[in-house]
Amino acid sequence: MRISKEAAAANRNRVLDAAARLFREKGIDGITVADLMKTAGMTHGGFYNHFESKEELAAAAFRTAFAAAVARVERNAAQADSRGRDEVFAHYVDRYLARETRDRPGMSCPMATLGTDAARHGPELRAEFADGVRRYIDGFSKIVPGDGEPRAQAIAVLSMLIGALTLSRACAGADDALADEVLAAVRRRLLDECGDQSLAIDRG
Amino acid sequence: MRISKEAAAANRNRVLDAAARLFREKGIDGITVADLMKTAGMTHGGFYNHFESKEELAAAAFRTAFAAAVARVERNAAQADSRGRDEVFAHYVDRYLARETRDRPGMSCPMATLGTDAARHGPELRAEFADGVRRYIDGFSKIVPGDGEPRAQAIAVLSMLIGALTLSRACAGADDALADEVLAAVRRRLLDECGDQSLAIDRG
DNA sequence: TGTACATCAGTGAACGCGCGTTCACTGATGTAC
DNA sequence: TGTACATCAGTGAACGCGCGTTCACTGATGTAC
Repeated sequence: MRISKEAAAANRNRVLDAAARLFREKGIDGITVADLMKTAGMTHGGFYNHFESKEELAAAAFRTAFAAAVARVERNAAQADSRGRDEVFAHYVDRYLARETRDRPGMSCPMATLGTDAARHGPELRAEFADGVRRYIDGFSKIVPGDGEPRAQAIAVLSMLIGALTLSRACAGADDALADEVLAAVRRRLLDECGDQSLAIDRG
Repeated sequence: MRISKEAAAANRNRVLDAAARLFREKGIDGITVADLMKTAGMTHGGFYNHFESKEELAAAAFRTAFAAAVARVERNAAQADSRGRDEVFAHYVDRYLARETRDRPGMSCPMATLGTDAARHGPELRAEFADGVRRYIDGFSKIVPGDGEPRAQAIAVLSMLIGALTLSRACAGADDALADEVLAAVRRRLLDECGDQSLAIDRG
């Protein structure tokens, strides 16, 4: 039966949100259109009223996932002046490398969860990904500490965060001590960098 | 028809090598058993003479891929004393972050290509992965520069390398300037760290 | 404002394809004598 | 060393299942008058 335009738009958003989460958790090839629609509370047939194909949905879901990540980094960047750059950075890193973040990939950094998928799939996905990375780096450059070039520093620190999360996730469950050690080592290294020792000690 | 034991063993190795390469390129879900066997020069039916399932092959292929990576880092570690730690490290980073490496994922670091796959698949894969990471870090600790704790330093630098390769690959083709910038920024940052400037200038 | 009808979001069965896996078969290899 | 036969790696057709996608249908919504 036909439903109101607002209800249809809300349904579309629920599909997008489910996709942004499930793709990060299980990968694009790891989740089916039917499961996706079920998670969004619908049956699979209606999918094609909203998206041309699964690939097109993936591009839209990438945008959704990046929008949240970029918004968060920009929110932090906006506080850098008032709260102090180092403290904002320390809290950001602390959250990024928390075990809770590692164990909830569906809600976490799209660069750490979808990077490999982007590299392996079509150019539309990579374009969406590159766009998100560009915006993320712009925001992150305003948080990152150090006296060198902020943009290069942002790229270096971001790479380290992404790599640490990837490594820790891949080892978790098989060698939890190693998985935690990766998070702790990178966390301490980055917090040392901005001169904040307290956070590095009470948790590391 | 039956073939000699040596020929059968050679066939098995060709399947393993093909898997170690193709899984890194396209992911475990991105390549079919039939394509894999074709690449190894056989038909798909014989696959189950060598492996119990695709998943079991994946674990074996992880081991193959890691064996090569660990051997390489250990070879470099063995040269650290004679050639000098900094120079060995500089060359290692230079090669790891080369565009040629980025564009040939099938031959490159299994941690950067298979990390997400390991996190999403079964515990056997993660165990194999964690085992490789452990050995890799042991070797890498003997190369990495810095006056702090070598193991923590190795983990931090390795995370940075993995993250940079992942980011650059995901952006390549969509925003090549950004993809190259990521490699260059991390490369320079790491080479500065070990005091070697020459390499950072002629290429960065 | 009320009425008649076209529209279209959602449903669920169905389609066609490709996947991982199985199996009957082949014939050279390995072995028992 | 030679012979007879069991073994088993590789072949390619076939199986069954699950996937992305299509489609006829439903009935509330939106719109023309």
